[in-house]
Amino acid sequence: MTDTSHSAVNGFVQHDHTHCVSDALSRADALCAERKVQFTPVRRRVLEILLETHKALGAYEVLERLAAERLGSKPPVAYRALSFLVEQGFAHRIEGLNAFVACTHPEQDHAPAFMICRSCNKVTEASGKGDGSFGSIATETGFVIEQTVIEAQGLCPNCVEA
Amino acid sequence: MTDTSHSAVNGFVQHDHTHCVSDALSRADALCAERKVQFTPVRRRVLEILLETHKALGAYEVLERLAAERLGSKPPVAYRALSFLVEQGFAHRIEGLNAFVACTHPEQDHAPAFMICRSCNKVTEASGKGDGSFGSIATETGFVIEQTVIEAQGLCPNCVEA
DNA sequence: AATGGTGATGTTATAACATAACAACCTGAA
DNA sequence: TTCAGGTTGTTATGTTATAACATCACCATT
Repeated sequence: MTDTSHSAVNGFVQHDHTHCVSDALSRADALCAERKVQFTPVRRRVLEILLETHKALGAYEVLERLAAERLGSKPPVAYRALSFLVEQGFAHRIEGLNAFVACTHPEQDHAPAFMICRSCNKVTEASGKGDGSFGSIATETGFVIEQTVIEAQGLCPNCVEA
Repeated sequence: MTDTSHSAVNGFVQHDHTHCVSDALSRADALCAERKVQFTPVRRRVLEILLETHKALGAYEVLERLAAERLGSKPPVAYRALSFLVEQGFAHRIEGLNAFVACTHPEQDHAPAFMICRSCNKVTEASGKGDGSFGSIATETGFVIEQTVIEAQGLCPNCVEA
């Protein structure tokens, strides 16, 4: 699970994963500084944990790893760090799995769409135009969209073969 | 919460709600007969409960009402009926709320999209083309979509005013 | 009528996910 | 120093969901 070619963005797409992780962390560093919020050890480590796999991890899975490293052992520790990351746009919650993934382009404010492989559990974020699905219908009916959840489950290219 | 004009389809759109409920129930009756599955009292009643409001109800809310009517009091009773309804396409699970709504057009196989009002909790199902958001990107990457979750949260026309 | 299969329901227990509430701590400003 | 704000530690509990097994009702066959 440690691929080291480089091409595209995330998930089940081949990419230089080491850079992917360290880049994301430094971008988060920068954004936190800019926003004057604290990127504490727990928060940083949780983001790193999410980045290590491109899988969706449940809060309790994250917590297990934190506990192993003595960074916290009670649910609120994990949930607090995860909420922080989600608030800052460094991670997203996957509703369909009650789980979380690192965001692959945290700088832009985005309405993300996800493709979730039910076999290997990896998640790819399709950037951009999440609410394309709603734009017209929402304005027709007068519904004011505040947030969208757009998730596809299925099989990723790698798992389709197998 | 008992409107009796008639026009469109569901949710926060005005419609003849009495017919809406009874129609949906008879269509479910018919479909169950056709499919040779049992539309038992609990299942029927749960669908009716969902139809009564266009709100998303949690399993335990449904269960409360069942219990009040001596139709069952333990979680599995509600969850089983709800799974049945979802399998048959008579209801949908709203991932963003851990809750369930009656489906407004159960005959067609559909990839539904929902607009969920965070104020009044009503849900409108935008029929049809759910996976529009994914079609191209999924085929480009070779991801095989099996199911989509498309949900917008926000304010419905009625609640925007208030 | 007895038998046995199938699908539905009843029930117990527990798993998995999530948060309220309060205490302790740390850091930086007044 | 003292205070305020934000973060973390901890307890306890709330909420959502399912596994596993017992029972029942119905129908078909013997």
